[in-house]
Amino acid sequence: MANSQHDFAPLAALLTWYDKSARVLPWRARPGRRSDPYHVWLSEIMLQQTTVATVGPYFAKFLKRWPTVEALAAADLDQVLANWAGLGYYARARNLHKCAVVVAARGGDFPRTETELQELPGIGPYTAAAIGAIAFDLALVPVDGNIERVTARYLAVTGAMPGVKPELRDKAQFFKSDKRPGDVAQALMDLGATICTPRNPDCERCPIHVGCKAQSQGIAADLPKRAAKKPRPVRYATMFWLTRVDGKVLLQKRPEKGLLGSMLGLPTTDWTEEEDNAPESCAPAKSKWQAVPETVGHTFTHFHLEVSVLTGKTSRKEKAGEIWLLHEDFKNHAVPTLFRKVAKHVVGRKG
DNA sequence: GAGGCGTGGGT
DNA sequence: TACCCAAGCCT
Repeated sequence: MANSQHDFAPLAALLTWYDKSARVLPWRARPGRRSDPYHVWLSEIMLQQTTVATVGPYFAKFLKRWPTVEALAAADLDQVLANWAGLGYYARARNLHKCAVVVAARGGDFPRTETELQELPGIGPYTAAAIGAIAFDLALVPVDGNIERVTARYLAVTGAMPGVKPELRDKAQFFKSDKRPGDVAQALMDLGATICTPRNPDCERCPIHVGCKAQSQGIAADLPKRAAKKPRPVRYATMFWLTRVDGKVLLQKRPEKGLLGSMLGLPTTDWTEEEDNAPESCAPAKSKWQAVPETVGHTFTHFHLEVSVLTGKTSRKEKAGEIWLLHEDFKNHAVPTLFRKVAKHVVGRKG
């Protein structure tokens, strides 16, 4: 459905609004200009399920350290993971590095078609369309959560998420534009982030509220409908804070894939639905283990974890594959937030 | 195709 | 406080 074949007014209104009100973001070119594809790609990967405010410092740090995709490709994966630590969804960082290697091998140029972009690691339907539209001005509509919401409201699509996603992906083609497709995409995202928000949409300030079916029906705030949320199960773990005389703490490299994959972690029992009453059988060393008062809570996407901690000392020699770090040095390594939180709990308690 | 996969900010 | 949920991808 080309925009020339239907109502063009909302696209024109959107672009006029964007020219005046576009958010200034570190990875974004001014309206009417294209951004560096490397910047677009890096930001889009970081922005997957992650807020603009959170991404800002990470984007700056990565760009300073690795100014080009070739530089990123040449980096050690562990360095990439260390700099990604805290951002979450660590498969993104592993795929980021993989993708950089592929792109560097083809001369540092990102492919310029939607299909080829989507073949790269970590790039799915949304990100391929986003890079295509924003970096290369391809007439594509990257359908993210913002554009799903704007589409559901503008066209009054009343089905419930996530089942309605395919319909929204189709109907979002309403916003396909041969003219400035990248700016149209970014305008829709700004609109979704600042005006057409999930709760309390500010329809009076919306540049396309004329023509918005949900607004005219008074149901904008109720769309898109969401299925009832599932309860989040609780799991329990005991972690071991083992220190040497030099003050360094034992960390272990986690399995390559899965939860917190390829990152560093404290030695831990399995994370189970019942509290473990004999955790010391999982301890990384013999020691006079002492329980730290209070547990540490940490919520993941699909469960909540309550962590008990045992502290112990050892004088044993370093084993192969072990990583011993001072707590102050955690920030320079690939230590996820969960373990930093546990560490702070232990150290803060000692004073 | 449904579920695994993090975290911090907003309300 | 306790939710909600954010520029999704992969299996």
